[in-house]
Amino acid sequence: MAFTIGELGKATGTKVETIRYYERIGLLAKPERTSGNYRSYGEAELGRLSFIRRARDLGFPLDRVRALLSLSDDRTRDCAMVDALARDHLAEVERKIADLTALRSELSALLDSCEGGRVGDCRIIEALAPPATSGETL
Amino acid sequence: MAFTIGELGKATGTKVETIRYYERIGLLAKPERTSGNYRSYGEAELGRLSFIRRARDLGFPLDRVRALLSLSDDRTRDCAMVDALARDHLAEVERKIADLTALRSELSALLDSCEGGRVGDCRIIEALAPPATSGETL
DNA sequence: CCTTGACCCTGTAGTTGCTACAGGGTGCAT
DNA sequence: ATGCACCCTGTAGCAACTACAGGGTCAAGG
Repeated sequence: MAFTIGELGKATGTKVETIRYYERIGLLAKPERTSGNYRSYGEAELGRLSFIRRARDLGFPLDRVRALLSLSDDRTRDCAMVDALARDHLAEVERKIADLTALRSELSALLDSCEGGRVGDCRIIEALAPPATSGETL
Repeated sequence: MAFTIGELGKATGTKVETIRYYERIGLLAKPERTSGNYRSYGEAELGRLSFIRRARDLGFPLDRVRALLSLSDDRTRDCAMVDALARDHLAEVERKIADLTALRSELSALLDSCEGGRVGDCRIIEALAPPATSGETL
């Protein structure tokens, strides 16, 4: 019923150093210690860490994970704030997708324009180079 | 014909601190100095910094920018390596888009499932919580 | 001439979310 | 008793900047 930090890590797919890091920044409470000063975890910590990992996998930054955790701790509260956090996060994800999609077009246009040859004639380098005001660095 | 660091920054959309940072890590050469120890830049530096910014805007990490710069310096070299760098980068961008798209589905499924009410009944919190082995943290 | 304000200088520390040591202690099996 | 895997603390490193603190410089206005 009690885990070592390594077991907890294995159970949640988290590195030992990361668990200690979460403890250091106050995302996980300081656990009990064994006589040999080893951290000792129970089911509650397993649950909390799983929650954190799942939220991180969904791309929530740690401060939002923290907010979600504290919201989830008060189960009588209105769920609207949870919804808002997730909605904000979704909006950010969508913005990133849009940015990356634009990027992809630019990059593949760049790649399509490359026809081999020397760097001196390379369209990619040329596209990166400045808008050519006058005298260039040859 | 000579810029201060602030003018160079304005011309390329780069913060002054960032320019100094690029210099510190060797991405930009140490420029001339005025009698008052101010950095003094010319067209060549403007070109180089524009190149860097453009590559950064396209999402190339600094070490790839460095590689692109050194490739572009030898204009007689075969352009294949430039192509390969860009191709690798495109592959990464595509991977990120795929990841984020999967994330978006998960998040919007989560949001769709939320029907308001209390946190205790919140589907979002529930979805984040652990797979429920046995005794839960109520 | 002197002051004000915008700019510049160096150097260091903070950001995010970990990860990787170094240098030691513990626990269990052989 | 001696390995070996695991645990401990504390610190430093990664990307790519950003933000001070505590100064110096320069052009303009009074």
